[in-house]
Amino acid sequence: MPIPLFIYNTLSRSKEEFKPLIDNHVGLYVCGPTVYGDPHLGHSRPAITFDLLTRFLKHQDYKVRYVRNITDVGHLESDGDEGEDKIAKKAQLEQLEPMEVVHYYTERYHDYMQMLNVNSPSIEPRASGHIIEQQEVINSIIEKGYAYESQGSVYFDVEKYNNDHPYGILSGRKLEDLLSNTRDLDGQSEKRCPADFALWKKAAPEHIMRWPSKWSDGFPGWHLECSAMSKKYLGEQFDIHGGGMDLLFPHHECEIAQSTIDNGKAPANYWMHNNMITIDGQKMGKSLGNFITLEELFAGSHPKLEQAYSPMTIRFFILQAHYRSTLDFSNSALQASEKGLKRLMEAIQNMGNIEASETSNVNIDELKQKCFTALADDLNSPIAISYLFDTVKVINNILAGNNTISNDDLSELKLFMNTVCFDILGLENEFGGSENSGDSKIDDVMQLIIKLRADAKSNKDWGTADKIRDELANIGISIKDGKDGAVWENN
RNA sequence: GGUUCCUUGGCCGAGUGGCUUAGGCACUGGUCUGCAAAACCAGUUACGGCGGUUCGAAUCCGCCAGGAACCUCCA
Repeated sequence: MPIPLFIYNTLSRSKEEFKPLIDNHVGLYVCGPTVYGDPHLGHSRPAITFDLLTRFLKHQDYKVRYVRNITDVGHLESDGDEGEDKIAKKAQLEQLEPMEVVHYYTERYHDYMQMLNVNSPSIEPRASGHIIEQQEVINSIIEKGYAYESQGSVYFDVEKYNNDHPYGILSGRKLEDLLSNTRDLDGQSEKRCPADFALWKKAAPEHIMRWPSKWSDGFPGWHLECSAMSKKYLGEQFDIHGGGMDLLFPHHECEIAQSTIDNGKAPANYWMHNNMITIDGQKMGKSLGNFITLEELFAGSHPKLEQAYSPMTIRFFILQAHYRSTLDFSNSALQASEKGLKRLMEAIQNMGNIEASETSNVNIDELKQKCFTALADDLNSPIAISYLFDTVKVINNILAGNNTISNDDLSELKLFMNTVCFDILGLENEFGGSENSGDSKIDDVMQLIIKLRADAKSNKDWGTADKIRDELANIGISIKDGKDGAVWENN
C-alpha cells in the first residue's frame, strides 16, 4: 500500500505527484563529489537527502537503481586554455599521480559517508572510466549539428540549441540575458558564442590527465560525464535527477541540452535540488574556504567547534531541516540536535520496558499516518520528526503510568518507531546502555555496582551511593534511578 | 548589473488564506527523588517594515529594508 509521493520538481517549480516511468521502479541519478579534497559538512547534505529518498522509496516497495558518480576528471580551474584540471593541479602540488589523489579522496569519501550511515548507491561510476562513452555522446551531438570543433576542442552550440529548444528551462534563465551579462573573460575565445560550453577540451602540454581522440589529446568537458553515465546505466530517460542547488546552472542546464540533442528527448522527469549548508550566513564551500570537514566535526578539531559532534548528531541535524531550505551551522543548533536525538533514542530503547495493558488510550495509527504523510510530502523530514517526538511523549507517558497501551498497539508502536528511525531516516543508536551495551560482561559488572549502590541506599549510606554515582559520571557512565531500580548508560 | 530565493518567538526549525498553542533546544513553576539526574504535567515569548486584495493573511499582490544563491569550479 504505497502512499502517493509528492516531489518538488525544479523544472516546474512546484510539487508534483511522483509517477515512475516503469511501475514500481525508480531510476535515480545524483551528482556526486569531485574527489580532490576531504569530505566536508556540505557534502553530507545531498548524500543524506538522497539516502533518505532511496530509503523511503524502498520502504514503499519501489525497486530503486541509484547512480551517483565520482567526478575524477574534467573540471577546469578557470575558463580558457590555461585552465588546469583540478585533479592534476592537486597532484602536482603533492607530487602524486592523479589517480592516487582520486583513489585517496574517494576512499575518504566512502569512509565518512559510511559513518553517516549513508547507504552506498547501486552504481558509482567514474568519469575517467567512461571516456569512450563520453566521446560517443560528442560524436552524436556533432552528427546532429549542435557542436563544432575549434582548434582541437569541441563546443556545444548553445545558440542553435536555443532556437529549437528552450535553453534555461531548469534555471529560469534566458539566453539573451546570459549573453548581455557575460563577462569578457577571454578575448581570444575559441567559442562562437560566450554561452557555448566545452564537450571536449584539448589538453595543454603540461596537462597530465589526457586521452586520445580524433579531435585532440584532451579530456571531456565539464558537464558531459553525467549525460554519458546516466544514459549508460539508467537509459535515455529516467525518473529523478538530483544534486546540489549550486549545480543547477550551468551544470544541469548543460546536461539537459546535451542529452536532449543526443537522445532526442529530455533526460529526467523530476529534478530535485538540495539547498546549501551555510556558516555565518554564507554558503559553506571550497571556494570560500569556510568549510568544516567531517573529520574535524567528528573530532571537534576546528576553531569554530566547541565540541565534537557524532555522525548521528550531524545526520539528525540535517534531517531536522527540510532539504530545500538553507541550514545554518552553529554550535548551539548542533547541541540542540544532539540532545533531541538522545531523547529520541532513549525513548526507543525504553519501548522494550513497556508492559501492555488490556486497552489503549493512545492512538499510534494516527501518529504513523501523519508521519508517513509528511515524508511523502517532498521528504518533509522535520515534520516527520516532530511526530516522532509526539510519539516519544506517548512512550514516556506509558512508562510513567499516565497512559496504557494494548498488545497490538505496542507491536505497532515498536514497528513504527524502528522502521522510521532506523530504516527510513537511517539513524543509529550511538548511545550505549544496559539494553544494548553489546558487552554482557560490562553489563554484569554494572549490575553489580548498581546493586552495591542500592544496598548503600537502603542503609541510608548516601555518601557511598553518591560517590558511586559521581565517580561513574566522571568516567562517562550515568546512573538513572527509576521506580524499578536504576539503569546505567554509557555517555 | 541580470536571474532566482529568503527574512517566523531566546536559539534552531516547520507551516502557504480561517483550530497548526508544529517539533527540538533553552527557560520558569510543579510532580517524582534521601538529594540530584532522567521522566511527567503546566507555562512564557512570533511571524522584517509599509500599503493593498479579502468577511479573514505569517500564508496572495506591490513597494521598501536586510540577507543569500547562481551568472567561473563548487554538494
